[in-house]
Amino acid sequence: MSETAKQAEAAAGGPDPAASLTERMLAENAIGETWRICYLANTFVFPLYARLEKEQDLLRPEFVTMYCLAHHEPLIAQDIVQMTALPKNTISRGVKRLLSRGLISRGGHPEDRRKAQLRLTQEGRALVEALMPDFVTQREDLVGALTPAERAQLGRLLLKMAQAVARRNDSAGERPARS
Amino acid sequence: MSETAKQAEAAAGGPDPAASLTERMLAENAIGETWRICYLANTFVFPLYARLEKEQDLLRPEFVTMYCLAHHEPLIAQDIVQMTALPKNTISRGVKRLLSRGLISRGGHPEDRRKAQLRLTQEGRALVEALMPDFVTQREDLVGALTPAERAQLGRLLLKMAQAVARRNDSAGERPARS
DNA sequence: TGCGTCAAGTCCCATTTGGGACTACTTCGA
DNA sequence: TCGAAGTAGTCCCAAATGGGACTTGACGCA
Repeated sequence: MSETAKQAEAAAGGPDPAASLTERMLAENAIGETWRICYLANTFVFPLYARLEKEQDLLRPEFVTMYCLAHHEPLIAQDIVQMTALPKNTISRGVKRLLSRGLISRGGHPEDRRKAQLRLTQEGRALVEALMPDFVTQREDLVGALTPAERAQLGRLLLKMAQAVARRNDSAGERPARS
Repeated sequence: MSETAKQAEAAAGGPDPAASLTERMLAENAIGETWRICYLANTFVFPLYARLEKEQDLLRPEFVTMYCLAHHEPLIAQDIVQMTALPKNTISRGVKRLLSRGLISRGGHPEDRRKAQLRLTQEGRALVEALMPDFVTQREDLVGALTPAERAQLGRLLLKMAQAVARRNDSAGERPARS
């Protein structure tokens, strides 16, 4: 077991014989953070996307593209690739479908004709905004077990970690992966 | 922007105009933890599995199955489904392939003939152990940006969150999702 | 100006993936 | 003791996914 897991366990009052296998797996683990992050992604994020797909016919690459555009406009596809760490063909496909549905628009780039500037349309923006409350609710559900101070702390630590990774990836040679 | 993001940003010294789009996206976000968790999963976990697949011809469901078994034996497939939050047909497929490669063994269950008890074989155990150093290195890379105290704190918070989710899922009606 | 290298984006294809139907078995209740 | 409902696990199939090749355009350099 890792040091971190030991500490976490100690903080929780030692191993709990009544804990389910799932909980014990989460606790006793040499790759603790990694396993927990995956578990949270699997239990939280994927079902959310599954619902989005069923109810809005919006796939993950499509949603994240719109979501990125809701934060910054215009963007080129490559920006979204970096922001999401999804493969570029996946983003390309998503962009194409969003265009065909009229949720985003594509325009030329003034300085580089390879690039295409993407923007949300009115409909696109309206859709993102309509979807947000749901996501925010999910997020609150996710951090529901934590006190406000803990939430702030967790957010800070995740941000620090993610930004360290981002700095490395954005500068060094990219190698985006799936999902 | 969420409260947490605001706090995180404040802690980091306010918005950084020189930050890349990726970093700003990570920071300014109404669903902060969710986005960061996904980003970390995409940048960290998936490339790791991609390598595993290329170098060991071991897919994710297969690895997690072995990894679970390395922590607790015997397990039935359903245990692994709960521990990983992966769909049961995905685990079933993984189990089948691991059996065919002789990395795990399957035996009957003394009390319920629907269940099959899974165990690592010698080869399976050797493989997991050979793989671990790599995973541990990756994990250290992941938390490399944090101080030891922060790592402990992060581990604790992730564990608390994940176990809260696990408690809910293990007891309530399951609905496992992908990956 | 012409050439080699590199980046943006698209397309094709093989593969993994998960939903859902199905079988086999157990358990609960009448 | 019988039937209904539920669970473990498997199978089939359609769909999403990502690797890699490719096209088009930019850029450095001779």
